[in-house]
Amino acid sequence: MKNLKSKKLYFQVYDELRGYIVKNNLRPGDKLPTEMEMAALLGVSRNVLREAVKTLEIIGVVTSKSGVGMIVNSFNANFLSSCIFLNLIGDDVDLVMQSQEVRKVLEMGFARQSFDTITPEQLTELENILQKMLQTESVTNFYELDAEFHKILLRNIKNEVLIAFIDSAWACDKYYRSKFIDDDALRYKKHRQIFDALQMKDFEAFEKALAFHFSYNFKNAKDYYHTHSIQQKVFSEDEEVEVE
Amino acid sequence: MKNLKSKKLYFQVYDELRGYIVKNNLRPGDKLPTEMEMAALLGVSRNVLREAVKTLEIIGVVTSKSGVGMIVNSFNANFLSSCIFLNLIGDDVDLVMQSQEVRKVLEMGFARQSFDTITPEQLTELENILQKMLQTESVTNFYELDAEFHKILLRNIKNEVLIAFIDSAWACDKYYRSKFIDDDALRYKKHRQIFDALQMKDFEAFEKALAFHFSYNFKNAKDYYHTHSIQQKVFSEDEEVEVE
DNA sequence: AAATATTTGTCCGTATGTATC
DNA sequence: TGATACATACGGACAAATATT
Repeated sequence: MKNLKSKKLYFQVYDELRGYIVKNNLRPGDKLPTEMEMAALLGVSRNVLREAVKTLEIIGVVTSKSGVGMIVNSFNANFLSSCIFLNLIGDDVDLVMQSQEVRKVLEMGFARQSFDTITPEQLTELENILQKMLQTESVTNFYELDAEFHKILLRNIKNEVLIAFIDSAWACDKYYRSKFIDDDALRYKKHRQIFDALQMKDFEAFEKALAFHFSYNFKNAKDYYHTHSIQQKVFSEDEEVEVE
Repeated sequence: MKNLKSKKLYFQVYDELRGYIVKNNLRPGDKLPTEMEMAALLGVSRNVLREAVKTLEIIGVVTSKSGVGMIVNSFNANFLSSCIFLNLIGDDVDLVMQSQEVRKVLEMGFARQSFDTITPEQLTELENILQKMLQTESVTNFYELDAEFHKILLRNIKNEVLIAFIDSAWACDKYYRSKFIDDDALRYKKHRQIFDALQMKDFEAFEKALAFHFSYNFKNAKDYYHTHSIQQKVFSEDEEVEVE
């Protein structure tokens, strides 16, 4: 007979806390019991409890304040993107292609709503981004502009889940795709086409431009990825803590 | 002047660890330094280090083993779904509708691939599920069958990101939608239509059936949700630890 | 096989900073 | 200005699991 218990304490506590939040239908702003109370209730040390509760905080479910307690947050998609990005570790370029595929389906599936909800002000924003795309020569800069462009397209749809998913897909791009896909001239052209279609209020052209935008060339991407992977065993030093 | 430092230690450490994994291009199976080493390197106590490292373990990035150390995992979509589910807390039924919308776009966007990759064996599986749908009277059972049905449709597409996203959307359904949407007879009919279209190898009918399947009636859902929310401040007792 | 070293798992105690009343 | 409640952070100690010799 297998030992069903074996599970580590902090895992159990994490599940308990999740269950507590769900079963009590806690809403944003509600408070969790104090660390001491929870530790006592669950019969574990404060250390173990903290390992579970700090996970909840880091993934964005709650926020803790010294002298106050733990407060449940409202929906926050930020973590999701960093989460999927980390989970992509080591599974090379296949997942980037997959996430691209998903992004394509999502953006095209919401094309109608995107097209219908765009405002004149946002068209101006898009045009500004196109201008900057022509000027910049930095790859990472181009990436930021690219992401901004697409987020504007989806902004008015008011679907936070969609935004969260798209962000996840972008997180992949940021670290992988930008290295080996498309030259800047082509990328600019693709976004220009999308903008033109929007400005002319031509939905079919908009759909077509979107489809073209997502037609990447993944040839040799895998080779590129493997030959350019690096090894450097250090903890980051570029992110010094600012004290004053 | 604002104090830029203020960020809590365990957040900083978490970021450092993330950075370490990414910058060193760690792959599945690779080991992290020991807790003591990492704590020393980062100049923090072992407790704080563990709060960060246990987060990585709970979200599925690494696995720890007593007497061995921390090992980097391969891609694992499991956490993503539980993560987004928890993040949905308290933002009532709007997000359920949004996630439904996203699921609809995804499943319909991949309808062609789904249709093309389905095998005769899977058709048999689908038929078995339909049979069970007729027999069961439990709501949660129906939910499981429903989820299984759709996962079979997407199984051969081989897109882990898609699966992860769909799972996230399902996680919402599990706790919310099943409470107030559709009667079982209608749900059965919808899935029957999808199955029939697949069996007749009629793609247009398949698309149409999928679209119909996703046409929910959200009227009064919000009212229902609010009147049925419960309050019961207890830690779960239904999940006793099995020891032997 | 057996003893030992290594590494994680769990707990305790204590001091400090911060928000609230 | 306290006084109190709470989270933050550190260090030490021992148990349990695993690897090594």
